[in-house]
Amino acid sequence: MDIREIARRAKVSTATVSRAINRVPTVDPQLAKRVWRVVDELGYYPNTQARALVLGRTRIFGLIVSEITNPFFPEIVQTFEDLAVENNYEILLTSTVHDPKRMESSVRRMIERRVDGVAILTFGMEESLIEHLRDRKVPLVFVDVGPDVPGIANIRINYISGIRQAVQHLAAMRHTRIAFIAGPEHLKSAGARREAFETSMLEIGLPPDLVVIGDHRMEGGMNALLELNKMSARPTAVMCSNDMTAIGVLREAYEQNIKIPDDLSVVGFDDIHLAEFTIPPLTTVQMSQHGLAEIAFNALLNEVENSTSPREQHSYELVTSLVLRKSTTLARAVGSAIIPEKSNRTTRPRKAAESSPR
Amino acid sequence: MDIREIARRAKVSTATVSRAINRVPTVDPQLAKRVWRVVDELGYYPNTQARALVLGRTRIFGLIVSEITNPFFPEIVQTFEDLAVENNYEILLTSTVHDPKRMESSVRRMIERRVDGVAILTFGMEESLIEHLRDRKVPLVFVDVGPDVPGIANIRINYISGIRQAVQHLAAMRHTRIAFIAGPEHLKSAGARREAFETSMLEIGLPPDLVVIGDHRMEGGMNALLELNKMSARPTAVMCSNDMTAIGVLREAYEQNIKIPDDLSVVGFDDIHLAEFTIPPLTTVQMSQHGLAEIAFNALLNEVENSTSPREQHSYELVTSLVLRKSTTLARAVGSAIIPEKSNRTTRPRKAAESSPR
DNA sequence: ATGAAAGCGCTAACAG
DNA sequence: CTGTTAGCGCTTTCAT
Repeated sequence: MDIREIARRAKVSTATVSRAINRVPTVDPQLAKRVWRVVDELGYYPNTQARALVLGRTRIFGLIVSEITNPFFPEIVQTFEDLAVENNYEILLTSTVHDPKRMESSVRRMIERRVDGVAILTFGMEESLIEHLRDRKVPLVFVDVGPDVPGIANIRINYISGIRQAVQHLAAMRHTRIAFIAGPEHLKSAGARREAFETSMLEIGLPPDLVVIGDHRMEGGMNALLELNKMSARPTAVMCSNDMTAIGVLREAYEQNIKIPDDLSVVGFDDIHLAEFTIPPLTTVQMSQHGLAEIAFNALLNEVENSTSPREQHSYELVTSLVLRKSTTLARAVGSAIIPEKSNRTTRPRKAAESSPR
Repeated sequence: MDIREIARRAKVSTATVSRAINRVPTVDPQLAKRVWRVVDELGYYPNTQARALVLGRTRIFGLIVSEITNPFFPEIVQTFEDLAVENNYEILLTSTVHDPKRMESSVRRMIERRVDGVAILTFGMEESLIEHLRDRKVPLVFVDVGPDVPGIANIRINYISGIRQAVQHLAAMRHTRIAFIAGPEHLKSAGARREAFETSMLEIGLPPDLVVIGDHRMEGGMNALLELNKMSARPTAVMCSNDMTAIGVLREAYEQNIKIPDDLSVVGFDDIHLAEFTIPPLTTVQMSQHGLAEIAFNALLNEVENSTSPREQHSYELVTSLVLRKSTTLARAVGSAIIPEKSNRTTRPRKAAESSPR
């Protein structure tokens, strides 16, 4: 069943069918109605490939993510998909799984299918591949790309806004030995988080010297806590470069019978869905996945629909901010009674025995 | 840049270019090499839309899921995508978010883009919409659809295999009051799980009478535990219709200071990624998402590539099985010393006070 | 306002 | 073995 069949049955030309379907206003309402009746009767849907071929636009956006199973991404994909439906776009989703081969195939698939734009929401990407897309003048939107390349929309993450809040929240709770579990050293985004932590600490006159390296996975957080425990002056609070790291800390703390938050306050970063479900619920810096996806999609849409002044430099910003849950509390009183015992509210009454040295 | 441009530069016809690119063996190696050189030089990629138009096959598979943010689905999507890359297919991913409107648009999008097949891996779908796909003779693969309709591949989940293991595991640990937190009543898959539980209990002479209804979300699990606590004969173990429910139980137990597994053994269902990260790690019945996606993809591929005897009835099965983690343990000794106190190993030594009635 | 016809980029039948 | 050409289903001039 094709447009000709509809034309035949409605006793009009294919041109009229096309016009009717695309709601061209000049077509006679009578004819339009006749066409639509047939269309509905037969359940006809135009062939998108054919349409794309002649229009030169596919109404497909590429979305490249690191890996769908990373809890950071599902909400991004969902939001992107919601917006796609709304705007009659399709998504070509690929994940790089941190594999250069897959990155390459991702880009190749985008080009083969002639996507109208690509959002690269991955943390870490072979720069050379991006050239292929740029060469073909495919509108691109990036997150956190360092250099400001013209013709590419850029989403800058404001890391410090949320991280500063977290540091000050902790400081206000009398924490002074605040540690940081960093992410993989090669990741730009991880570096930016660490820098934001250091800056925030220095701003309030605290030395940012308790830093250990994690890997943005649970295991890294578990190991990091072990390291932190070996220190002579153990931290009373720890900030993590992402939520999975914090979850690792929670898990290892459980194994070691360290009470969170009473013995150690922990703060995550990202605010993935899971953060709400941990025990205790994780206080974390939110980097809205919904917001990120929304900005990315609209940037692309804007680039394509209002192909305004070509190669204009667009830049967007996503702020981060602290969300308080239950994994942070007041620092334990150091020495004598700077903080009265009773102000340190916990669910169970403290037993005397717990105060004695072990 | 198109096939003609390549043809011109390689001084051959477009037909030869096409043949070379598609590795038709009869083409002269000399010419083929000449073509490939130009192709590589210019970075030419064939236009997939044009190809699809003439071939009548798009090499796109539709994948309909309930919601990407549901922890059950990311791994399915990832596996599907891995297989797609391997086989040069693309995925058109849509999520219904339990919204009839979205289900409809999902199906419409599949048809418009002329997908070669659709995997419907959603739990709950408007039957009428499926007709649209069937009418167009799109190969379909389903999970858990009740009636055996011809021309549709079917993945049957073997619920009882894993659930029986779980029940017997619990019974072997001396549990006799085993509760079940069911899923939403309208979900076929939830009903099947509940039935499997009841069957498994009856098999070993235990009454499956401690059943409360959940909603397959964390909140449902939390409420269910509250209800269970109100019972006169409280269960010592609880099985959940899915992992999110179990996570809700864990969370509520933490609030109520009920120790898992010492006070209550908990078993989940699904084995989502998250189950490994809970505190304590969740013992659960695995329903391999990887396996499910793999079966679904191959079923589709098989249907399309070896379009064998048309409308043959294919059926596949996915077994479930118990994976032991840390959320289950021996039932507390009832009354006197059936089980000697020391055999009930816990991390901390039991304090005498805890044995006295409260 | 409507229709005839060209053409989007590719593949496959057919001829040579 | 290679080239010429029709046509996949649609949109859009260009006439009428």
